[in-house]
Amino acid sequence: MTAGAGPRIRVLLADDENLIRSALAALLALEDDLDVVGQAASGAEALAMARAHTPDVAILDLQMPDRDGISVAAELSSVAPGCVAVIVTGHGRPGHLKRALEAGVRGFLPKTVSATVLSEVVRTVHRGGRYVDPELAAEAISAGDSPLTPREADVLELAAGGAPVEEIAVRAHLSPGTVRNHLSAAAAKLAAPNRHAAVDVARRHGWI
Amino acid sequence: MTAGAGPRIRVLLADDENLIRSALAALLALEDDLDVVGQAASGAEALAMARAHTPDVAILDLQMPDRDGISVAAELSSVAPGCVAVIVTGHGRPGHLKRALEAGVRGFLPKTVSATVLSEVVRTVHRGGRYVDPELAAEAISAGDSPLTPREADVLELAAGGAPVEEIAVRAHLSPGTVRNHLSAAAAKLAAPNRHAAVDVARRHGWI
DNA sequence: AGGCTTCGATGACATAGGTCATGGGCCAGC
DNA sequence: GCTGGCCCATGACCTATGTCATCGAAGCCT
Repeated sequence: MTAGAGPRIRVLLADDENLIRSALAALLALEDDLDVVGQAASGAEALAMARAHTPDVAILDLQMPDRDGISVAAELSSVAPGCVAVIVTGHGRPGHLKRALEAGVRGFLPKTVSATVLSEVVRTVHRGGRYVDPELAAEAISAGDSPLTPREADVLELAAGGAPVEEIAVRAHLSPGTVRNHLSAAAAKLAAPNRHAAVDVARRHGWI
Repeated sequence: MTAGAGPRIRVLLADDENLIRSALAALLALEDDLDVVGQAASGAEALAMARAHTPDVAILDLQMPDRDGISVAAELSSVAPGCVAVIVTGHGRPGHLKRALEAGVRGFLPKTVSATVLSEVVRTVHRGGRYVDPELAAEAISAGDSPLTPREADVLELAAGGAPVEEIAVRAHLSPGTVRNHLSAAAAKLAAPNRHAAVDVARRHGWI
């Protein structure tokens, strides 16, 4: 369960919620084969810490103020070669999991898991293994890929705030008619009665 | 900073995210004047634990799967007299703070605070004091009360999922015309160009 | 009682939004 | 080099939505 023969695993923790991050740090510090070598409250800070401390494993929150954990993970290999990423998240959307795996993330788990799981996952990915929360994996498989074309996703995202078609058209450099077509197509694919409900559906799946 | 003369403060922890909850429990257990006597993963469970363990202080997450922490806090005094509530939350919306204080909550803080603050707040409220995160308090004051009438808030909430007016009318037992009027009034009060943007604004302020 | 506000409702009107048919340009796979 | 899919655009058509004026009922304050 605990120590191995080798040196201790160097862990970097990134989460914008101080309370959570320091609590997690305290928890991981209790494991005698883990060493929390750095903490960060934002994505940029996480990359800086990774460069400075060359951790073995980076635990990244999915949502941080400046950028999401997945984009941080994607850059991680270039600033700290050999460092593997684990993403933790409050609400795990299927689409996020897919994007995370494409970015080379080696572990993905929701915050609902028990504390012992986290330290086990850290050891697993450090050994070269992978770990994805089974429930999330099942959801991702059943949900499948996004049915939206790239432009449809773009336009739908711009529609998220309730903006009128005119504004979306300007911001996407498209004609209003085209915007309406894309929106209409997206809503149809998502089985939504209108674009606002479509935004909801797409958000739930992590497609936007 | 730490122990007093009296017995240790009995703390109940409620948060649906196991990882966070157990990390927090570990952290609080390090304080020698605090005793974590129970943990709960839902609102209902929290009330049951409160009844069983009669804690001095209950730390409640604002968002839990079955019900929000505020409604739990409101019931708390009837199942565990003498137990005071502290709410912790990821995103603190002004409206939530107001509702929380009305429900008799004695502490309210975002998860971005440092870990030492939490244990200090537990001691403060146990002594009979109150603690509200200063930043959140400032926001709440500047944001002020909801400008929406009760019906407007009802209707706006039903509009949240992108449902058409017809459906809202049925679910609110109103005529479609009235729904549109309420929606129109709400959007005007919130300085939103349409109801969907209005939903966004109201959500951000915690008014729905 | 009279005045005030809120709620609920109706009808009318202008505009925004959803749907469909159609067409041209572009690029990848066969 | 043909074909099919995606992207972008237009125009027409109908429906949903936002806005306004107006009205009646209920509740509240003085």
